[in-house]
Amino acid sequence: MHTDRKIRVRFAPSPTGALHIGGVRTALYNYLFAKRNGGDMVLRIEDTDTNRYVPNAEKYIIEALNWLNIKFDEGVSFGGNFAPYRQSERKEIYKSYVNQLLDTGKAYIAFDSPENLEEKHTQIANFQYDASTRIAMLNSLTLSKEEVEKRIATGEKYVVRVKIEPNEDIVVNDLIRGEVHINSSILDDKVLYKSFDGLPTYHLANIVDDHLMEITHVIRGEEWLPSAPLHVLLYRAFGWENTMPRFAHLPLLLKPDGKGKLSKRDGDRLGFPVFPLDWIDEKTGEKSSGYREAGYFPEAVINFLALLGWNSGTEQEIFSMEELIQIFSLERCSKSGAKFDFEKGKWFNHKYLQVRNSENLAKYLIPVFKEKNIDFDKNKLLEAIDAVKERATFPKDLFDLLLFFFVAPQDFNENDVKKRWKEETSQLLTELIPVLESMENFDNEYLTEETVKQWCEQKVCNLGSVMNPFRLTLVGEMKGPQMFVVTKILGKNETLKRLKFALEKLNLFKQ
RNA sequence: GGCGCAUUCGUCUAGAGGUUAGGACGCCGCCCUCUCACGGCGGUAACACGGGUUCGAGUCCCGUAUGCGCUACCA
Repeated sequence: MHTDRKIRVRFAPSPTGALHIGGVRTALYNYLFAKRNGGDMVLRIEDTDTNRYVPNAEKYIIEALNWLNIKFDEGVSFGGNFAPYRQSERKEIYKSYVNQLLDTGKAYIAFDSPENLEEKHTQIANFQYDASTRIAMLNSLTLSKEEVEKRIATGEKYVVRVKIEPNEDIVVNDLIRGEVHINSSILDDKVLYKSFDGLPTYHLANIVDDHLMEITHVIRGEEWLPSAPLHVLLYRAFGWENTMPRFAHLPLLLKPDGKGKLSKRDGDRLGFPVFPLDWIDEKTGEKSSGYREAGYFPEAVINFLALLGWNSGTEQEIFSMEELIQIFSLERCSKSGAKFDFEKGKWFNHKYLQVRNSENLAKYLIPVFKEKNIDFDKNKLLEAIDAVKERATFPKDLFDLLLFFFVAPQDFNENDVKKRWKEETSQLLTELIPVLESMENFDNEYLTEETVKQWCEQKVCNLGSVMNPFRLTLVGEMKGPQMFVVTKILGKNETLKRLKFALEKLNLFKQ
């Protein structure tokens, strides 16, 4: 019907707090879909809820998506031909469209106070403001024209409600779920325009903006599926049905344990972030941690999120953003909610850490070294990172893994000493000293290894009986990279110094 | 309560009538090995249930159950 139109999608968050990771995924899928199809991605801020508005939220949303490399073609802070993109700045636009609905009899004015409605709800089970009940309410359908005008003239508050015609079959054609049918009688006459702040509700603003901004595809969370029929009706009421966007309702992101959709409380309860960036609630002072600060790489978060509700149909699991753009499709989105498994998230981060070079990873470490006043040689640091990074999931893991290169062990792991420091150990290691001293340097780890191994063979001792305690003297415990990579990075002087120190200390200890 | 959506290993998922139901994370074991890791190999473990349709159903239909979502002058 509208294949000739340029693909345009929007990500339309409400600035009510930090952007939830589920929202990030919605943004991602919109982005991937748009880029896959050569379309545009619009950022629209839906700030029609004045009560829940949080000032810093908009900034947070923009910063978070920027960190994740999800880019917009237009919208708040990006410019574009359909400005303004902030709904609070579009009041007059909505007003004229509400009037259009009023003029054509698709909507009506209602004076019923919130208290009055509350009373109805308590009096009548399952009360709903609709075709069957509106005749008994205070609205422009039941009141005379003069009465309505009089009430408005005296400043009485009123809302505008959509007039839903009962008993109509409404079909929502969803790109992920197929046809969803519902009968209009179960819909209520939703408020389109609020009485107190001169702003429309989501439903009205959404339809008007998507139409005006020429949005072709609405990709949003499944929680919107129940109101999609209302939206279809609104497009119809405006006479915009032939350019109505296609809908795709994404499955929800669920709590890792228990049930229900992932909420912001789950993060700190279960020890992993549910927000892209750290967030401090200004009202309560409550801090929630973010993926960035927790040490996740944006590409790992993207990869992880992409696979939560979508898959390529192949066995490939590692995808760059570019690859995702090439291969993404709504048809391959799943229909059921996905539980959030952060163990898999860690695995992705581990994978992405491995392909980062040491120079890049050093950026995370250098501030820590400086803060802790630890001397380091940049080149040695880079070598050390390469030597230990396969053990790390997060950049911060690297610090503990390579600290021994820069700070000589003063103590030795008791269990390891017990297990590896045998009767003959000090004798052996003492004899190893001149062997090492005879070498010019340790720059060639294969040569060092060969030298030690040959000496060992001559002594007819088993290699482990030398290597294990030797490791203990240099590292302080039984972990770390290949021994002769360690000696290479440490250098000859430092190696011998540590060896001698340990011999002294451990012999005392043993006595 | 009403309406809607969903249901394959613990988790993410492949599967579009005929498969020993595949992969990944996690877990376990083995190999590699100077330690810890990495890596390699292997193992563990699933079609919610009941009816149909069909020669044949994880795949199609109906029902039940369960879960989730929505049911605000919030989005």
